[in-house]
Amino acid sequence: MLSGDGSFFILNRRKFNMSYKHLQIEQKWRDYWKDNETFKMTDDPAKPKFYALDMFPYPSGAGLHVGHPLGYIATDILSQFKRKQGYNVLHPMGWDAFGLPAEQYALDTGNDPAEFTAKNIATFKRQMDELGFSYDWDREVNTTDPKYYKWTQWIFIQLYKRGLAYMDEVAVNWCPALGTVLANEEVIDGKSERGGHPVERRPMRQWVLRITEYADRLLEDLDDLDWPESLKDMQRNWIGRSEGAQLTFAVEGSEQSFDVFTTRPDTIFGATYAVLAPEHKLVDSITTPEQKDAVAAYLDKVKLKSDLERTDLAKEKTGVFTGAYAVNPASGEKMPIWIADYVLVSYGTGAIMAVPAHDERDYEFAKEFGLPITEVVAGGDIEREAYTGEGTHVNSGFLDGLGKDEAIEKSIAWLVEEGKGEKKITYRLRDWLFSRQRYWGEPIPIIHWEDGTMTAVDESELPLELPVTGDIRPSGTGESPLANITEWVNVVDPETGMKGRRETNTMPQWAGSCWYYLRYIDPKNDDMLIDPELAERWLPVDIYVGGAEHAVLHLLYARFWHKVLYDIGVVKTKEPFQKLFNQGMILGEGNVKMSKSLGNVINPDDIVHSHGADTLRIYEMFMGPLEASKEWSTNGLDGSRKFLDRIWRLFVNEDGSLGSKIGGESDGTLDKVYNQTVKKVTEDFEGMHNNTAISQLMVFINECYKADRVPTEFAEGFVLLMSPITPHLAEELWEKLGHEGTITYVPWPTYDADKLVDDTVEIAVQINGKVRAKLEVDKDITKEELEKAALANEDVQKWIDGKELKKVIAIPGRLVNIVAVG
RNA sequence: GCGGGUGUGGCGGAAUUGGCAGACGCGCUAGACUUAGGAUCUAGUGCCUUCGGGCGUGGGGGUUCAAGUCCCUUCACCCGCACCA
Repeated sequence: MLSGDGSFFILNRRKFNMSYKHLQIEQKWRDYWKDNETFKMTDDPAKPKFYALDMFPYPSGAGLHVGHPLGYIATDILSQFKRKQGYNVLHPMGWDAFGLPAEQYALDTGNDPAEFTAKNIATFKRQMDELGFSYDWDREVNTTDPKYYKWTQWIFIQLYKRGLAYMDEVAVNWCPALGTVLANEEVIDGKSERGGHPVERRPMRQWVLRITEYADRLLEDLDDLDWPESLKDMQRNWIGRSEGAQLTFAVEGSEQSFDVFTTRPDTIFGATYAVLAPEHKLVDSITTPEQKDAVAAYLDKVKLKSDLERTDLAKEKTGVFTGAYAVNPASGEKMPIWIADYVLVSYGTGAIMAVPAHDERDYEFAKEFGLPITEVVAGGDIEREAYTGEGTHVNSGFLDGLGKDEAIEKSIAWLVEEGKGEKKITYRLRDWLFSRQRYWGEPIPIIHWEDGTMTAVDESELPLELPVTGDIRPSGTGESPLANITEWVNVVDPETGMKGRRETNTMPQWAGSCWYYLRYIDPKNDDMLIDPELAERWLPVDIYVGGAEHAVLHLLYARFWHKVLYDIGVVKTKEPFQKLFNQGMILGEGNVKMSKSLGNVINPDDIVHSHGADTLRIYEMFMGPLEASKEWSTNGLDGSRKFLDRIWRLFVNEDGSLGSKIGGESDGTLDKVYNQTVKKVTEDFEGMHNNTAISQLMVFINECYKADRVPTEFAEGFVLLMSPITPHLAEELWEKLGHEGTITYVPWPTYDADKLVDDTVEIAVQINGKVRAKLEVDKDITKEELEKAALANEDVQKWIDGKELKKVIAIPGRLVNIVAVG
C-alpha cells in the first residue's frame, strides 16, 4: 500500500477528521520528548519506585509487527500512569541480540553479524520511538556489547567457581555433512533443516549448569509470586519433583549392580524384570556373549532415533534381552535384565525395576515379550490390564495387608535397614546444557591447559571479546568456528610458559537474557555488575510483561541465576520478578497466525502513518483483555481512530482554538460520570484492564457530547486519564488547554466518592425472580420502607393480585424479590 | 493420557460477595445535515411473539427467593507436558 497510486492515504484523509493531523502532532511531541529528555529517569529516593519491565526482543531483520507492541503498550501505560502518581519509574528497553538468525544470515551473505545486528536494532528503535514509548534510552542494554557481556562472563565464572558449571559428555545433534552441531529446532524428522542431511546423536564434551541443585528452591519460591497460576503450574511440572526410593539391584554372577528409582517401592515383590536405558553404562558389560549381536543391533536402531521420535513412536514397545539377571532384593527371585528405549537415560537412574501388574508401560512390555506378571496390589484384574489404583498388598511378604501409603513407608524402612536402598527425590528437570558450537554468542571464559587442567580467565581480563573475523563457517570438527582463529584460541601463560587453548564453545542465547533486568538498574557500571544499593532500591521488578512462550525456559533460567546471585550477595531478593503478566497474541484476520507466507502481517509503520501511533496504541488495548489472543480488525482500528477524532472535535474548534464547549465551572451535569470515570480508569490501569478503562473513557465523551459544556476541571482530568494511552494527543490537548511543557509529570486526578451516588436510586422489583417493575427510591431507604414501597407499586399489585405472598426479600440499594404463588 | 484454560447477540467483548445479562466498540436500520457521503450528529438494534408475554450466557441436571457467576455431569475448542518409573 505504500507503493503505487497512494490512494490508500487519500481515502483515509476523507475517512477521518482532517483537522486532527496525527502525523504532525505525533512528530512534534516525539521531538519535544527527545529534546527535553522527558523520560530520562533521575533516581529520587524520596519517591516510591516502580520498575516496569518488558521482555526485550531479539532484533530480527523483519522489524516489529503489530503483535510485538501489545505488551510494550501495556507497560508503557502503566509507566506513564505511575509517573503521574508520583512514582520514580524505571522503564527501559534493550536487545537480546545474540542468536542463530544473525549467524545464519552472516553465513549466507558473508556479512558480519555485528553489523547486521546493529542495523536491525536501529530499525527496532525507530519503530518503538514512533509508537511513543516512554523508554529511558540512556539505560539501553545490548547483550552483544562487550561492556554488557563482560558481566555475563563474570557470572559464568562465579558459577564455575561454585561448582555450578561443569563439563560432561552429552549427546548432541551432530550433522556430519554440515560438520556442525544443530539445535533441536534445526532438526526436522531426523534431518537437518538446512540441506536435509542426516543427523545423528553423538556424545560431546559440553558445559552444563547445575540448575538441579536449585530445583527445590525454584519450586518452593514459586508460591509467593504473583504470577498466573497456569504458568506456575507449568514451572512446577517442568521441575517435576517426584518422591520415592532408590534401590540397588545386584547383577547375578557378577560384582556389578545398578540403581533404580521408583515411586512405588511398595510393589517391590511384583518386580519381575528390570530394564536399562539403551545408553546405560552397564549395557556393554552385562550383556552375555549369546545376546551380543541382538543387543548391538538394537542399539544401532535406537541411535538413529531422535528424542522426539522415541517418544512419538510410543505405541509399540521395543527392547532386547541382555542375557543377564538381577536379583529381587525382597523376593529373591531372578529378574531378567532387558534394554528398552521406553526407559530414558536422562531420568532417574536410567534403569527401572518393572512391575508389570501395576504399571501400564511395564504391563505392555511384559505382554509384548511374554514376561511374568505378578499381582501385589489387590483390586484389579491383571489378566486384562495393569492396576494402578489403591488396594491391599498381596504376595508381598511383610507388606501383605497394608494400604499404599503404609506399604511405601514400611518398604523404604526395610530397604534402609537391609542397606539396599533409601528414600530419594528425583526431578524431571535436568541440568542445563549451556554450550553452543557457534560463533555469535558470548565466549566462555575458560582456558584448557596442555597439562589437562582448566582455569577460568582472570576477572581482570574480562570481557573476553569475541574476535572479529571474516570466516565464521563451521570448523568441521564439531567445535565452534572460534577454533579456526588460531591467534585467539592459543594462549601461553606468561608466568609458567605453559600452553593452553581457549574454550571455543559460546553461551546460548538464554545467557544474556538471564540477568538484563539487573543491568538496566545500573547500566554503565564498569566496576561491578550492579551497585548493591541500587539493586536494593529497585528490586524486585514490579511488573514483567511478555509472551507465554517464555513460561518455562527463560523464566526458570533467570530465576536460577538470580538465586545464585542472591547466594553470593549481589542481590537481596530471592526472586527477580514479583509480578508477571503474559500478554496474548494478535492474530491476522480470519484468526490465523500472522506470517510472511500468508501475507497477512501488519506492519506498525503503516498504521502509524495511516491512523497514527495513538490510534494503534488505543486500538490494541481496546481489542480485548491483555492476556487473550485477539483477531486484528481493520474496522476496529477505524473505530478507535473515530474515537480520537471525536475527542479532538470536542476539544478543538475547526480553526484550532480550544473547543467552544470547554471551560468554566461545573454546573453538576457531568459530576457523576466524571468521578466514575476517574475511579474506574484508575482502578483499571492498576489491574491492567485497559479495555474497560477505555470503554469508560468513551462513556465520558458520549456524555460530554450530550452536555452543553465541559468544565475546565473535567476536561483537564480527562486529558490526564487519556495521556498514558495516547500520549501525543494528550500533550497536544494539554497545550490547547493553556498549559506549557509536558503532561508527563502532572499529578493524576482524584475523584470525590460523594459524587458517585445520586440521592435516589433505581431499584428493580422482581416477582418470582423476574423483573416486573422499577422503583425510584431514596438511597438511604430502610429495608422495611423499601418492601412497603415495592408492594404499593401499581405494576407490582397487578402481578401479585390474587396470589399468596410467601416471602419478600428486600435489599436496599439492590433489589426486591417477591415470591408469590397461586 | 496428564495438567491448565476458554465457551455470553451478526462480530470483538462487559458484568464487585450469587442480586436488573449484553456496558463500550464494530456492524446493521432509520432520521437529520448535505452537491455528495465509506464524514458528522441523533435514535434504535439478543431471539421469538397472537404484543399479554415467552425464551435466552456450549448441552443436561442440581442448590437458592435469586445462578453467566456455586455444585455435579457432558460436549467442543485452545495452550503446556507427554513412556518421567
